[in-house]
Amino acid sequence: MWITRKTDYATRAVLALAIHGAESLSVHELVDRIQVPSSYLEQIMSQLRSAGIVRSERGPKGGYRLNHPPEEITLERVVRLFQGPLAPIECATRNMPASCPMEVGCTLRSTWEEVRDATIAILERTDFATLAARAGGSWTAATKTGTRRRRTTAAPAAKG
Amino acid sequence: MWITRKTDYATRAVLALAIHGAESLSVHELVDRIQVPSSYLEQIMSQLRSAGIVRSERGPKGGYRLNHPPEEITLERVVRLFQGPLAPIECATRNMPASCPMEVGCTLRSTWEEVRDATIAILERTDFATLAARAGGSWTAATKTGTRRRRTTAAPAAKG
DNA sequence: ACTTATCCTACTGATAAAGTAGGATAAAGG
DNA sequence: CCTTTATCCTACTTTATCAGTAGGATAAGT
Ligand code: FES
Ligand code: FES
Repeated sequence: MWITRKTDYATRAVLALAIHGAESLSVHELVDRIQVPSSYLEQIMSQLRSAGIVRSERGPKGGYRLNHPPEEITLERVVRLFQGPLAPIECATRNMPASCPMEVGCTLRSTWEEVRDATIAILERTDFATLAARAGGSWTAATKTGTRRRRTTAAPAAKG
Repeated sequence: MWITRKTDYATRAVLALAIHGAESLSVHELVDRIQVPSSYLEQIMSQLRSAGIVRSERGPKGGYRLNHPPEEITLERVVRLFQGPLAPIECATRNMPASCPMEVGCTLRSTWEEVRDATIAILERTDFATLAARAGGSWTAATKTGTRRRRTTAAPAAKG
C-alpha cells in the first residue's frame, strides 16, 4: 500500500491520455474517464506538466496531452515523480553511505536493495504505449505514426 | 520508503536473535545491538511473540529467543506482520474483485501485481538463517543441530 | 465582453507513524 | 517473604503526510 492515491490518479490520467491519442483532454473529460476529484486532479496535472510529462493548452478547446510519444514514457518516471525514491527503506536508497546502526553488519540491506531493483526494473520496462495497447488496443495515433506496439501479450496471471 | 521504522526494528531484532543463537536476549541487550528506543522495542517484541515468531521468558535471566529454527523464519513473515498486505496498491491485493473505477479496463493493475509478486518472492526466499550466516557466519547452534547453511554468497551488488 | 479552460496558492480534516509514560505481573535469589 | 529484574499491557502525545477544498488569477477562444 505504498502507492499513494495521488500516484494512482496520476498514472491513470497519463494512461487515459495515452489511450485517447494525440488530441488533448480537459480535466473535466479526464474526470469522466478516471473518476478523480476534479480540483485535486488539476493539481496533479499541473505537477505532471512541470515535470514535462504532459503539455497543456489553455482556454476553450484547451486541455492536456502527452508531451512525448507514449512508448517513451515509462511508469517508473511517473511513479518516481510522485513517490520519490523507490527504495522500500531509507538505507536502501541509491548512493547511500553504508552506515548501519547495527553493531554487526546488517545483512538486511542487500535484500531491501533486491526489492528496490526488482521494483524499478518492472516499472522501467512498462511504458504507456504498452499499457494503452493492452487496454483495448486501438490507439489511433499509433497506426498513423507507424509506431510498432510491443509486447501486446499480457504477463501470465499471478498466483493467488 | 514503505517499510516503516517499526518493521525495520522488528526485522533487525529477529536478525539479532538469529545471530545470537539459541540463548535468549533481554530487551536491554537487544537495544545495545540494534539501537532502538527500548520501550518501543518492548511493544514490538510483544507483537512478535503474539505472532509466534519469538518466545519469551520472564524474570531475571529472562528475555526473547526465536520460536523456530531461523531457516524456517522468512523475512516475508515478519514484514507482512507489520506491514499488512504487500501489494503496492489496494486494487492489487490478492483476492480482490476486479473492479476498477476506470471506464476502460485499467491495465495498470497487472503491473502493480508484478511488483507485488516480485516483492513477495524476494522476501519469501530470504530466511533468517541465511541472513545470519551472511552477517559474520558463526551462528553457534547451526553446527550443533547440523543445519546446512545455504547461499552464503551474497547477491551481486546492485547498480547505481 | 463572455465563456471556458488552465493556473496558482493557501487552508483544512483525517489518519497513521513513532514514540513516551506508568504501572501490573511473574520469576529468581537471598 | 522481599527485593530485584525482567516481561507484559494500556493509554496518551506528538508530528507529519495524505487527500482533498476553496477561491481566485490568467489566458484563449467566440
Ligand atoms: S538498518 Fe537498514 S540495513 Fe541495517
Ligand atoms: S485503478 Fe488500480 S487497476 Fe485500475
